[in-house]
Amino acid sequence: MDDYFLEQKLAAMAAAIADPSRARMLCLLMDGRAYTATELTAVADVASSTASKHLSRLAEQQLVHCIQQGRHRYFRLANAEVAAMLESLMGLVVGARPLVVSKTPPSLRFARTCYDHMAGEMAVALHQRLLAMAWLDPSSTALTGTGRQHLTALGVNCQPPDARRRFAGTCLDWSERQFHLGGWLGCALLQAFEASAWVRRELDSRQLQLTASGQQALSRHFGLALSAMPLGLRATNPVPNKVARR
Amino acid sequence: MDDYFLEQKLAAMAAAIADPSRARMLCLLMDGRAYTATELTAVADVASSTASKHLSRLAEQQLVHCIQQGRHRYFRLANAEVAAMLESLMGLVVGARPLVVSKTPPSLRFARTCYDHMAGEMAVALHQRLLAMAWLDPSSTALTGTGRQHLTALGVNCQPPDARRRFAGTCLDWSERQFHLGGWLGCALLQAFEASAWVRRELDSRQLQLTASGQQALSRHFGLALSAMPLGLRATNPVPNKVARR
DNA sequence: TCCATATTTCGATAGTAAGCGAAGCATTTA
DNA sequence: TAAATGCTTCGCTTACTATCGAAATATGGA
Repeated sequence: MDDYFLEQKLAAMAAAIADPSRARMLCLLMDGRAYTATELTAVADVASSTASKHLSRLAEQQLVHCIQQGRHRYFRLANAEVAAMLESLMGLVVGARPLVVSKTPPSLRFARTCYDHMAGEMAVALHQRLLAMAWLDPSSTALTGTGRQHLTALGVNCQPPDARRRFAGTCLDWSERQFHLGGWLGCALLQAFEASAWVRRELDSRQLQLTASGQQALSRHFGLALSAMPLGLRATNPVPNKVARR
Repeated sequence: MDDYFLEQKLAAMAAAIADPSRARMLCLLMDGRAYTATELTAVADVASSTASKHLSRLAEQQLVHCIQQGRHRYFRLANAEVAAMLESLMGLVVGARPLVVSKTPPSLRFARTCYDHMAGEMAVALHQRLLAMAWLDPSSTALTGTGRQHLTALGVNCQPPDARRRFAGTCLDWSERQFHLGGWLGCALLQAFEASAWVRRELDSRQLQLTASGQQALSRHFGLALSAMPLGLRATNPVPNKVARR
């Protein structure tokens, strides 16, 4: 009659996140990419049998989806809503002590991925410029004519293949406490930035590297003067998706 | 060096929600009101000693705040971000099976509180009318001149006392999967609706009753033809804040 | 001052679940 | 077909924590 069962399920969902090993897996998956069970086993730093149990529990709660490819099983976050929920949880964790200077590593604060789009200082600044230059509608839900024209010229795909996903929209940035661009357009923007080698994804984290050409492009096309983070702190690893044990 | 501690804290935060008793307490608190430890003990249906421990754990994670008043200790959600996070968690729980007809009780789906503003079918419809009549800016972040004028006439306080809180904004409705009005304006709207006796808050739940005069007002002022939910299913309880044991 | 009520602290118990290693099944490579 | 790799299932141990009742502490009213 009342929402008794809802409460039970709320607890079950939270419990699925509440284990340190699973939380570590989820944090890795926040970058929107798919990882094999072995890779997730490595970040969690547990036996493969234990990791397997954890993964089935996450899948059971529909927090992750699994696709089998040969003898590998690839796991990824189930959808953007899960990522958004995790971000908002993270926001509370970080926001718990607003007096103290953020413990977030500067490199992550500067630029990182949030599921499939960009987040951090750079993404927030970019969003503000898009609004200021009137490339983006004030509601952040649609492009203006000029915006569409300019972004297309920069290699951003402004034609979503299907209408299932929201075209654009804001997403609250937990490190900056301001909005950055999400939705389909946010995803297309990250893809274009990567394709032009303006940013490079770090392999084992959500960190994004702003390249030298990226720095130039931001200045020329968006009037943004941001200095790239010091490179080479973490060597670019040629081994595909190798995840370091802690 | 990396966000190891963040992950630990994410797990700790989730663990605070993950217990069925605490989840029940949090669901009750979602209506934005403050409840005494005894009342929360009743919904959780545990010994007072157990409830006390639960409450200190919630407070420790800054999910709730406590104010002491005489021999009573009143607990409420720490802030709107906590409420938003819980809503997004709920959304996942409900959204997990989009094929099946929602298990949410019809009365809750029709009208309820979401922290301090209205949610449900009615709130979604109201939000759409506010946009259609151009009382609200398309971005849902500001009132238009006409909107301010009309709403003020209806007793809505359109002058926020301080600028700390976002003036207006959308909030995703988990039962309707559409947006309703949140922010300071959403709060003021609910207050005005209550003051005019257009809606009445149910004591023991997040449920909102649309009154007969409320139904008329919606039709006259907003052009909305919504029928009120059958009254009297749950007798209006004269005992202040009495919470039923399950 | 004394008693009733509200809430927390303490000590003990029991259920849950995270952990490991060994064994099993499935798929790819040799 | 045999060997190697990826992953899961099973059985067992251990650690944590939700729970209760009893006792302690604090507050308000008589």
